[in-house]
Amino acid sequence: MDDRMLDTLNPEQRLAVTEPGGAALVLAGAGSGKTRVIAHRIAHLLSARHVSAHSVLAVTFTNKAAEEMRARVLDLLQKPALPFLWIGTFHAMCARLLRADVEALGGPYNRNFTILDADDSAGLVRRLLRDRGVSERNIQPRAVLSAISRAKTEGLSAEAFAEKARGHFFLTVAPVYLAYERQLADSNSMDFDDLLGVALRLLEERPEVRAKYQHQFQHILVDEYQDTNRIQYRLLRVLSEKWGNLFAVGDEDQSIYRWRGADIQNILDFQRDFRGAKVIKLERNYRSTRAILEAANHLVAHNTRRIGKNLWTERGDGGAVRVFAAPSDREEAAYVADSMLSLKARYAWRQMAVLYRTNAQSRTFEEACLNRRIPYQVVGGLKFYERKEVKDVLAYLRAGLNPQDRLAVARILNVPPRGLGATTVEKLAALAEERRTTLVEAIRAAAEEGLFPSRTCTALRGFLDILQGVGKRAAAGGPAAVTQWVLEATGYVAYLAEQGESGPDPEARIENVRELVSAMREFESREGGDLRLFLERQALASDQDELKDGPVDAVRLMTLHAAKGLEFPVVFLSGLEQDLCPHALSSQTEEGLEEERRLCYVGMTRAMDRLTLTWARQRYVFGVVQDRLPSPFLGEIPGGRVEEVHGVERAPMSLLEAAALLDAAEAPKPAPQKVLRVGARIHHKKYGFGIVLALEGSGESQKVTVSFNRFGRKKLLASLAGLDLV
DNA sequence: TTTGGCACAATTTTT
DNA sequence: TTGTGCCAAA
Ligand SMILES: Nc1ncnc2c1ncn2[C@@H]1O[C@H](COP(=O)(O)OP(=O)(O)OP(=O)(O)O)[C@@H](O)[C@H]1O
Repeated sequence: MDDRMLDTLNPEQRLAVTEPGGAALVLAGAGSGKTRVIAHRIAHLLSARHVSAHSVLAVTFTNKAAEEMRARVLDLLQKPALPFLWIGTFHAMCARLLRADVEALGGPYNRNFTILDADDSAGLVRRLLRDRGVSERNIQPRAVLSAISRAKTEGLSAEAFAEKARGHFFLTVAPVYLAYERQLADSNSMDFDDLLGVALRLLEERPEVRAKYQHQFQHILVDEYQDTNRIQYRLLRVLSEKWGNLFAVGDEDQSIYRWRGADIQNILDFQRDFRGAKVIKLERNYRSTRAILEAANHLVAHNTRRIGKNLWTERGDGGAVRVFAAPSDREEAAYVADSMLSLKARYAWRQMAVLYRTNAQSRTFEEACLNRRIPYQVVGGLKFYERKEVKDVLAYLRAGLNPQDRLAVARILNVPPRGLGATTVEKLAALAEERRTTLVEAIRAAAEEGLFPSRTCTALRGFLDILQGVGKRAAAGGPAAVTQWVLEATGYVAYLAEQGESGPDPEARIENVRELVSAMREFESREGGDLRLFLERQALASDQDELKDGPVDAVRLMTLHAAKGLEFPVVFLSGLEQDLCPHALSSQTEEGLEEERRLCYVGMTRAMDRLTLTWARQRYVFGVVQDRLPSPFLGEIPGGRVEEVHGVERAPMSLLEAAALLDAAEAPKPAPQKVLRVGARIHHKKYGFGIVLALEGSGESQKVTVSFNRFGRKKLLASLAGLDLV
């Protein structure tokens, strides 16, 4: 059984998989089977070496990769489940460890701690800046947040940071960082960086906890080691100390998260960091055709900070990498979509992917797909759990479970509105401060002591009842039932419905709340009814597609970052323009530029059979046309490996495909010009030319909002204004 | 306190 | 082009 498993590996891979122990680094290029080696090694350890699943920790980069890894191992071992095997991201692993053992630190956290998402953190920083009278104009909350995050990954506490701080920016950040930390501690909450940092502190400071995990993890395996940060490195160090069995795989050419604190030095220094570490190289690429591989290799060879490697393939040439220069971004998308339509004869939708540098680029491609009825799925981007309505509902659950969670309480205190406005909230916050207690305690005190007008006190009591109800019901029922109750008790759905006028599309928002409930049901059927666990999963979940059921046959649209670790037979790498890829904000420094080049390399090496690089001579940015230049990266790929193309990619057309084309041709064309619609150009007697921005109502009472070229925005009654369509 | 309107500013990448 | 925050009016 084990032998058969090893048969599907080449000699170098087999060496890695069966490596007896100690520290080892598999350093290898794209598509050389690193991830495969990890999966096989886990299976090998469990079967041939009789290691208990409980003793193995495998770290992946995303939750999705973790799931896939688990599935692969199960498949290799022909097992239905391996519940004790730890596979997950660093963050998930730390969250799990902290849930079990944070209290050993003796405060300030308890096991019900909340995990803050980026949105919560940003909101808090914004508020703290405002409290200090710092305008967002001068200092961007985002910059503050990333300074704090950077400090945390360097292991710099707020106090240490404040001591070291020099210069206007850092001197502004320092007190905010201090206040931020205090707030989180008081709220029994951790941000993403804290998960790692506090876990590390726990392991370093509590010998009994350290001993427990050091003893448990006889084997630690890490995928994508090139994108680990300093804290993660230290975690691995501590955890692997007893057994010394640390098995890492990575590719320095695919390090693309420096902006998030990843330190490429980790992989470059592996041998120095872990004495006696063995380095294993894999040089055969199993993924891409030769043309694709060589084009990518040539590109990344322009980087200087790399170890360098040979990478070869036995696959055929496979035709040159195509480069398409489109007149505009719309035509770029049209070209890509038409090509996919014609490639459908040979590939399933799901085998094709469109990659881009920024999320904003997805839109044009979505429209192009929509027009042609190409099923597509945007991976990442706008996350389901980040929607306002979803976050509101979750905040009730968070607050019910962790009453110290001040951010959650503050978020929902007056949502839906119950007459507790800004002044009341401020007074409550002051009261909490004065009595050195939590916000919820302050609310309770205020209600009991009648510190506010009676109407306000009644509202406060009502609010407390709901939080209590959540706490009580969470113990008995599953997340879905608790949520259902919250919705009823708060009238939240009705509130959304009323929001009709101002809020965008109330129905979609109500639908999102429903989807949340069904996601919970689904969770319950898989993992049981633990609300705490659900909230943790949700906080760490990245893409929304974890919600959706099963793989659908749809074209994938995603950023280059999101494409890491994946592979597709057909890849379109779009927007290869100067200042976009490489992005203007990263091209300033040589290091930044090299990372952009790696990003491009990652994108190219996702392709198995066909790779097309596209760029547009003109692109809409904020609705304004901009002239664009091709990316310098295009010039770094040798001419022999690329070919300029002009027409749509053709594959032999099947009857089915011809039908699809015809169908698409008949598909919804833009509405006829002569109808008053959003985007229509109009002329007004007095105001001259303008563009319709919005329409409300219909018939006689229809109102039109128009942006006039010379008079700005006006709202008019369509029936009286005498508008001419032009 | 709430609502709606309006100006304005923003886009890198994400656990 | 979208979203957000601020301000004025009810
Ligand atoms: N020995 C092998 N025989 C057949 N196919 C292989 C072998 N090794 C790897 N492959 C295939 O090559 C492809 C790439 O493997 P894998 O994703 O593990 O590579 P990787 O090194 O992790 O890639 P990347 O770093 O680019 O994400 C997969 O489709 C895998 O099945």
